[in-house]
Amino acid sequence: MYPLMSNTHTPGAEISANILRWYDASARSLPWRVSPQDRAEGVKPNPYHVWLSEIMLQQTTIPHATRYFLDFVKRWPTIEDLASAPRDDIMNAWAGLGYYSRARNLYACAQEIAAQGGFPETSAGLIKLPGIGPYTSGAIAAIAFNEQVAAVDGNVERVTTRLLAMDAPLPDIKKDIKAIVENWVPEDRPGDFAQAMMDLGATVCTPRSPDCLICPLSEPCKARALVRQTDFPVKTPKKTKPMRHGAVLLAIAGDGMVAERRADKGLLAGTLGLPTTAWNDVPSEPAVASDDRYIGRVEHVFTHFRLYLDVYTSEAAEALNLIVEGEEELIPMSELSSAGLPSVFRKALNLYQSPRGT
DNA sequence: AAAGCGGGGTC
DNA sequence: GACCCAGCTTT
Repeated sequence: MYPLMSNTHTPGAEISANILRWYDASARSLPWRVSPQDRAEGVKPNPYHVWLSEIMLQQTTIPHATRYFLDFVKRWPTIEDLASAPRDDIMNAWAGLGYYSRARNLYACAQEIAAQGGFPETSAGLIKLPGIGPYTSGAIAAIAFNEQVAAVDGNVERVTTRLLAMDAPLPDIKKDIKAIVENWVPEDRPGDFAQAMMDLGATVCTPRSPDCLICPLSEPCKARALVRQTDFPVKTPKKTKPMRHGAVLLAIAGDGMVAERRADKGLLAGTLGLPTTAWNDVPSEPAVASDDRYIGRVEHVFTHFRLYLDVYTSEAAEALNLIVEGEEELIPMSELSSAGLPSVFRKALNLYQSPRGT
C-alpha cells in the first residue's frame, strides 16, 4: 500500500530505526520539547511552543534562544496573548536576539493564526505564514502535527551529506537533501525523527569533530568509510565582510536619553535605536576634537559588514550629521537597560557607563 | 541565484 | 580570524 514502505529492509527503514533507537536513549531535554517517552504515552506538543521555539532558533544557538523562549511564554502564555500585545513590546522583548524581521513576522504570524482560530496543521498551510519557510514549516508540521515530512536544517544537511558523501555544494543540493530525507521519515514517528536528526547533528555528527564511535549511523556512513567526515557538507565560499564607519550620539537630557524607533525596513528594522550618522565605507574624520565629548569607539559585526562606531555625548550633536529616522522618545536612564536596544547600541551605552580603552 | 539580515560561541 | 548556528525574505 505504501510503495516506500513495501520493503522494510530499505536503507531508509534501517536508518530511521537506528536513529530513533538512539534518540529514545539520548534525546536532549529542552523546554519546548515533549520527550520521546512522554510522546509515546500520548502527550501532545504545544503548537505555540513549537512554533515560537522554531522561529527563535533560526540561525540562533539553543543557549542564546532559551532565555528568550522562557521569557516569552511566561509573558505571553498563548498565541492569542502574543497577537493582542503592542507590537513594540514584542520588538523590545526580542532585542539582542538578532534578525529582527523574525520578530516582525512573529507578530504578523500570531495575528493571522489568532484570526484563523488556530494553527494550520499541514506544512503546506504553515509555509504560507510570515516567517515560516521550507525548514520551519516541515519542523512544525512533523513535531506538532506528526506530518510525514522532512525538516532540513543545518544539522540535517551535515548528517545527510556525510552519510551519503554528497560532493555537490550547498545550497545547490538543498532540495535533493529534502527529497532524500523525506524517504526516511517513519510513518509512525515523524516528529521524533525530525528531532532525532537534529539532535544527532548537534551532539554527535558535529561540524569539527564528529564522534563516530557512538554514532548510530556510523556503519552505513560513506564519509566515515572514506575517512573524510569533515569534508562534508561542501559549501560555496563566503564573501569577506567589508568595514563601515560611523558615529552614534548618547543624547542625555535631564534624567533620560534620546532614542527613536527605527524604520520598518533595512538593518535593525523596527528596533529601538540611538541617533546615528550614516555608516560609510571610508573612515570619517572625528566630528569633534578629542575631548570629553568623545567617549570612544565600539566594534560590531553584522551579517555582511563590520562596523566601527565612534561614540559621542550630547554636546557633539551639532557637529554630527545625524540621520532622523522616526519620532524621538526620551527613555529614562533607569529603564534604558531593559528598553530593547539592539546589541550595537547597547555596546555604545556600555562604553559610556563603564568606560574602557578602545 | 544572490544578497540582505544579528548576535554569540567556538576553535 | 573563520566558521557555525532548528533560515527567511527580497531582489
